[in-house]
Amino acid sequence: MIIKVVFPLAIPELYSYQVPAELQHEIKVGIRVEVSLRDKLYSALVYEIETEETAGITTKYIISVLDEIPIVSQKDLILWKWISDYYCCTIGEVMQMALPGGLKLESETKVQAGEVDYQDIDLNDDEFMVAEAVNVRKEITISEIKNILDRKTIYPIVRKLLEKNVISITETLIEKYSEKKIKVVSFTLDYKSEGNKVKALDMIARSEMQTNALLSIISLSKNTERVPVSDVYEMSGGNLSILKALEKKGILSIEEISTSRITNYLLDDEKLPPLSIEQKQAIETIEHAHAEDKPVLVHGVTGSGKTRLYIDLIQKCIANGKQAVFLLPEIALTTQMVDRINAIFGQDLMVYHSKLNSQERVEVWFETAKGRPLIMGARSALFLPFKSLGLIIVDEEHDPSYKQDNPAPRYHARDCAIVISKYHEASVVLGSATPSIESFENAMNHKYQLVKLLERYGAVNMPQIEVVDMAYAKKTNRVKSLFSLQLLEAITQTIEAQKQTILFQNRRGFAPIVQCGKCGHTSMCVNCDVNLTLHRYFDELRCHYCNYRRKNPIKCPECGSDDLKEIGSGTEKIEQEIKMHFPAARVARLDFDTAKSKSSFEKILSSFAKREYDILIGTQMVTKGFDFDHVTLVGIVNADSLLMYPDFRANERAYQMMTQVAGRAGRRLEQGKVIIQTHRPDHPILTDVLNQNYMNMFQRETKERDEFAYPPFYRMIILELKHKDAAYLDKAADLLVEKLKKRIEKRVIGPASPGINRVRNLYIKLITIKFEKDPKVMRFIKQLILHTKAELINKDGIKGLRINIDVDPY
DNA sequence: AGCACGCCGACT
DNA sequence: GTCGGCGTGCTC
Repeated sequence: MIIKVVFPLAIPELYSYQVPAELQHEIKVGIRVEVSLRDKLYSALVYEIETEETAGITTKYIISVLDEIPIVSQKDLILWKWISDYYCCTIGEVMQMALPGGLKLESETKVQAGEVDYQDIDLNDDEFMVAEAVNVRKEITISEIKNILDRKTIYPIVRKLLEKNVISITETLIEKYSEKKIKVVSFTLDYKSEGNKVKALDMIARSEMQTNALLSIISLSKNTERVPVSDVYEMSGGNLSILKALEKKGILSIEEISTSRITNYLLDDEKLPPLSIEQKQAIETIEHAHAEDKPVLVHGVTGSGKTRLYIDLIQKCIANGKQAVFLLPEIALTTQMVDRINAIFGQDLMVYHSKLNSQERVEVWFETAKGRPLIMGARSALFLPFKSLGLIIVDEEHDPSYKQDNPAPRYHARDCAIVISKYHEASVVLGSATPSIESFENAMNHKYQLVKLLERYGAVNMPQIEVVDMAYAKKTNRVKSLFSLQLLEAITQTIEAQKQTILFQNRRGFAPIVQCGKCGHTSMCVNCDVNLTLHRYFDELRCHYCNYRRKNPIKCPECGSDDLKEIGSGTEKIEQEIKMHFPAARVARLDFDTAKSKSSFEKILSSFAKREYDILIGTQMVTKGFDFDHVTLVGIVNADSLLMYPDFRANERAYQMMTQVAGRAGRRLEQGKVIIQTHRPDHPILTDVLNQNYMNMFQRETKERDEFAYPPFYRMIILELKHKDAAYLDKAADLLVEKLKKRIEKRVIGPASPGINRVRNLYIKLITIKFEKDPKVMRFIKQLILHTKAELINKDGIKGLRINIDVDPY
């Protein structure tokens, strides 16, 4: 028996192994097997079972079988294959993305003493150091040897010691996942009755500590028989020795049990508001569409109660005995939305996002396979092993974070959701206040069912939006540094009314450029083609692409002048200026630098929600679906930076971002105000935002994209080429374009240098391929790309070139 | 990914 | 001269 397996490594192909006769009956597709590859051991996933050997390859035998039951179903493997074909990546890369780290095992090399005593033989200094360390410690790892020798290459030394029989090495595959155990106490049989519990209390009356502990246990054991000892400690302040004393007296028994790492919150009694008439109609339309296997796009303005719809649909899905998955952009997963869903679904819900550790992920994986009804998660939650999936919700479907860009697979979760729904015969609901052009076009041409929610919940008025022409304001002397008087006055009024303000600035740090006033020198990153951003808070210049950082120089490194000018402004500068204008106001800043950890992020948001701050200054982070009841003013400090991206999606993005931020203003009873500062007040996107006219934006954008052959009317694949040598890269890129053009002439555009043409010391060139929406053409072009890529490397001798294929770039 | 092999600059 | 760093190729 020959099996083809997928490795948890970045290797391109499936590899074949033989299965010894005694293991053959245990082999199934989707289980993991232990195999050796180049003297290391790995857990590889069985992908295919074959009977015939592949010619020209001597296969090894597998070592053992790791699972009884498949951890990935046949159906999911077909999906993996689809992803790998569609997004031009390997099955291994799909597995790397889909499978939690805890299920991907790799052996560690352990070094022990060999048969020859290291003191009896001639060894050089390095060899002696290693041999002695092994002798003292009995067993050491390769990385420990690297530390001992403080060197990178140690294998030659290890090999010599092995040859001399001074050491021996073993490879063992260690299971990364283990069940979490906790100690629990329960009453012994004799003391289960209330009466005997009282007797027990009498018996130990002399010991205050024991009495306290026992009273706690009595109270805690009302709901469960087994009480975690940690709960007892917390309640009574006791410790294990006290419980041991009670165990000795025969009152309690202490045992270890396995427990789940999945945190669950209790249901909240908060009543779910009834569906409005508009919502009821929406549900009807959705169910009708789902009966016809049609995905639904819910276009609901902020505050229209999309979530209320989702809840209803999830409840019905669960009642049908099916699972639901609810996708959100990563950043929205840490907050209100999760709490709200949790309050309703309690134990039925699990959350899956990047902050979980690998053990927790493994548990969510297996719980999903067991059929837990609801999973909320970021894009990768889509690849959990659903037992029976009935509903996929993609909230904020326009959000660019649904598209993974690095590493491969560069998949779009919204698009994959549609495909996955077909495999599972599940329904799909996409929701957004500002749908992507793609999805809305699909709704217009009836591939999706469109559902509109136009009423703001509780009849709240839409915010009033004002656009401030900064050029004109400057002329009329109505600008103070970065702010128009209009904005400053609005902030004053908001503070006076004891309401809150959000200021949006899509750039972090203090200033994006520091320039010498004398010689014009600017500080560039040493690894990338970008200016270093000044971060006053850290007193550093930082690169936002490679994380390079350097102390903020006092003098120009070029000419020594101390006339250094800070050009442009980021969130830090806004913060500083606002503090100057409003010294009494309480100001918080929310950006990548202040919200690095999940806890600091949540802390800032919850403090702001509790009105511990008057003004919140932030980057895009403040746009993602948080509801604050007391925010009545939103200021977009510089809309120009949003309007000038050189990307065909720039207008769409700008519209989405501004509308999303604007939506933060005025929840519940208050009418909100939004002030947008710009030098381009006539920009059509601003007019659309001002009039809250999505349709107008959509029609103008689609017209333009149709005319210039962009998605959603044409398809796009971008090839990103990287090389450390700029001239070599140019040559390789030209060659690749030439080869592609021979077959698909006019569809190839480029090579072009991106705005930032070097990142992490690699130069970058882009080749864009645009082509008609035809599956046959797409298949042909993908094959051509893969074939040409291989040719470039194998036949034309192009070395060190990295080519990333990005299908449907976003 | 990780390791072997092979080619080049810094020290004995 | 050699050691150690790094680029390149291969792994059933």
